Amino acid sequence: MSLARIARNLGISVTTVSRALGGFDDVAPATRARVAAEAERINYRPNQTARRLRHGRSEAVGMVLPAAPGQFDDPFFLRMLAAMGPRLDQAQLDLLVTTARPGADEMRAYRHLVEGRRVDGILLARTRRHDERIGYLLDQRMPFVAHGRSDEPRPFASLDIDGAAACRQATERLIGFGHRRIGLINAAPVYMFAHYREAGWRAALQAAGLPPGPMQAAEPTEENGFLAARALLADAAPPTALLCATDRLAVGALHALADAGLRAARDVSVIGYDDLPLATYTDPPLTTIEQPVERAAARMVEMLLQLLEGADPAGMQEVWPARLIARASDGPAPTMTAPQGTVGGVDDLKRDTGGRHDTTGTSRT
Amino acid sequence: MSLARIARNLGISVTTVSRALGGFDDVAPATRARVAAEAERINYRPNQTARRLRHGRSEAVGMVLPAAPGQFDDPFFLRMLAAMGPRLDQAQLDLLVTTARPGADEMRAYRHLVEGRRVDGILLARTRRHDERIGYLLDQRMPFVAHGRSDEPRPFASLDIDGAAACRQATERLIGFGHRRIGLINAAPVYMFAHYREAGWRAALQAAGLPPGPMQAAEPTEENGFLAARALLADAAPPTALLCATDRLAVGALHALADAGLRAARDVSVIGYDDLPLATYTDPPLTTIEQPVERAAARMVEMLLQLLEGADPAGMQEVWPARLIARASDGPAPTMTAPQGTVGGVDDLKRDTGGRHDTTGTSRT
DNA sequence: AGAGTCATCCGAAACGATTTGAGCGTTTGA
DNA sequence: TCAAACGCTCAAATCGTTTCGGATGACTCT
Repeated sequence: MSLARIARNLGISVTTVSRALGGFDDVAPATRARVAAEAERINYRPNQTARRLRHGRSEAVGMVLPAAPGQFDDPFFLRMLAAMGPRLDQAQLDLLVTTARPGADEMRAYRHLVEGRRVDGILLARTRRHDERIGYLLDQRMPFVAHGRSDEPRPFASLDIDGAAACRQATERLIGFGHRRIGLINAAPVYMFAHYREAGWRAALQAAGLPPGPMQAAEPTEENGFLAARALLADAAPPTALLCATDRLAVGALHALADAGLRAARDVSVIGYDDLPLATYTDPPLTTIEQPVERAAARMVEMLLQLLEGADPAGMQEVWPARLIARASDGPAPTMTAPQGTVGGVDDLKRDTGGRHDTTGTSRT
Repeated sequence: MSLARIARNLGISVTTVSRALGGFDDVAPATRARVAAEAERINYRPNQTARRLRHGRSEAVGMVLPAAPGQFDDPFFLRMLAAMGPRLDQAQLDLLVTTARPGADEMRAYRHLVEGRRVDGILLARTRRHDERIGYLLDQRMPFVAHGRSDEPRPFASLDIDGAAACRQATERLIGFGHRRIGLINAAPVYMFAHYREAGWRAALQAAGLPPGPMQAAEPTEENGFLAARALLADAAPPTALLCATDRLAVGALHALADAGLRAARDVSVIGYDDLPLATYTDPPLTTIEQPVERAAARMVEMLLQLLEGADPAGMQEVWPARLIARASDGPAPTMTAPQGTVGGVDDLKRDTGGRHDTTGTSRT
């Protein structure tokens, strides 16, 4: 009871109050002013629920976070949420967050959002090669924007970071350093991002005429990185370089090296992916690949807003480049004196060897 | 148009349909069955918005994530979200997530939730000593449960982990190791958790008759841990042990040690707080304090549900213990041969020196 | 003067579910 | 036999907002 309250207090109709507040031009300036004053006085806030019912829209978008081991605590999702917030706010959209374990649980969460008409659109993170969620949302004609591509033949709005190119570049860098046996520690290959990262790695190896190196795949946790690295290093002819599909895997891998008495960079090169804040603080600082997560998230919201205004998802696919950040966890292959720099992509990579702070510091001795 | 649709298809009134579906006992079994069948047939889902309008409730709870540097990417919040999900789901409550930078932005976010009647209750994370949000929510009579205590004199529902006791125990452990200069790398002291952790540290020092050691405080990032540790170590009589208010600070501190040519545990002991998955993979593995984040989050939801049913928050304050996990980043103070074990709390601490995996692994040589 | 414009305003009907109070046969109890 | 109770059903009001289609009176034009 609120528009009605203003109307009663002022002795005019709800219609007029509504139109005055709504900025319609068939309201006398004097009336509009009185309404505005009274609304201010009683601290009027339109009832969102009523407005939603009337409009048949929920004025909210949803996101389902995967609560799987190695994922639910991935800062990636929180960065996305934080980056999407302001723009959603501005568009007056609420953000509904659900967590669900991939699988049955997850589809239930999506159905809940869609069939309960709880949201007008959905932001979908971490696509999978065959992604049931995407098919479902398309079937239901629910507007959505995916972070990542998928095998779905119908077009859908998506924004992806070019992990294939990034991993190809990273692998070429390692090849340029003289490495010939380059292992991949990958995330589970059902995830599209893992698939692309693997593809980039394979492409670089193949282009250089090298056999596909050994690979291990698991949920991207430190522990799995450790185990995978240990397994790879146990080989008779172990890799001299490890490309890791995430920084968390790389951290585990670095640790496996230390455990085996090997030094990263000197004995085995390691490259990660994500550029976590932590990556500067590993030992040695991790060469890794940085993704513009925040900008991507903001853009996804923008795309979703367009869809909500009726835009056609047909043309809405974007792929953005990632950036390799050279630090100190990789370097020339052992037994070689210097990189040849002829194979690809190395010469133009600036190397950031040291200073992780701009303050000049002298170590205590 | 949906209850109406069933009613029309069956030639009965909406009232009866509603009551049949609602499980009222004044509906003939036959009618109920016909309604149920028809509802099933047309895949009926009640319109949440309409129900909300009618009930005057929003059937949703809100959480505002702090999007501050060093916080927005804190896995802590994601763990909480993931843990709260299932119970909220079960209670048919949606979770609205907003992100806001602490400050003006943040209060705007809360006002948005409260005054737009967007949520029935709020989950409040990371309380501050003087917390404007808490005063506001109390004033507005909006049910909420806080993670953490605050200086607010009026009672409110809260669940906190006993950081003071945990830090006191950790400090006592260091004292037991023979350390006499124990520095604290704290989070910003406006946060209640930082205040308590500092209090525990101070209490232990005082109880042992030691002067309050040096302290540095900043937003809890790796970088700030690095800088703080460097600053503390630059002292003429630098601390031989560093207690860190978070693991991320501890990671930075470990790095500052390495940079200064010092070895953690042997030269300077370091203890963290949080038990991030990463903590097992620092070098050396980090002695730290583990909090039951998931259980706490679940309990917070439980408390909020009680509040929503009209419970009085007066008696709803809980403080849970944390647990020290001894790994390898701390040890006897240099120049001492062995810990005396007389000062407190050390003898009963089991020491977990090594194996971070249950699989037995042989290092490659 | 009569018709047409214009500036303002308002009644009523949505949106979809819930709930109140009542209606209407039939059965039971006094 | 009359009234109360019971079993089942429904019309209508309600939640708060938006919007369609007038309505009213003042003013302008011919």
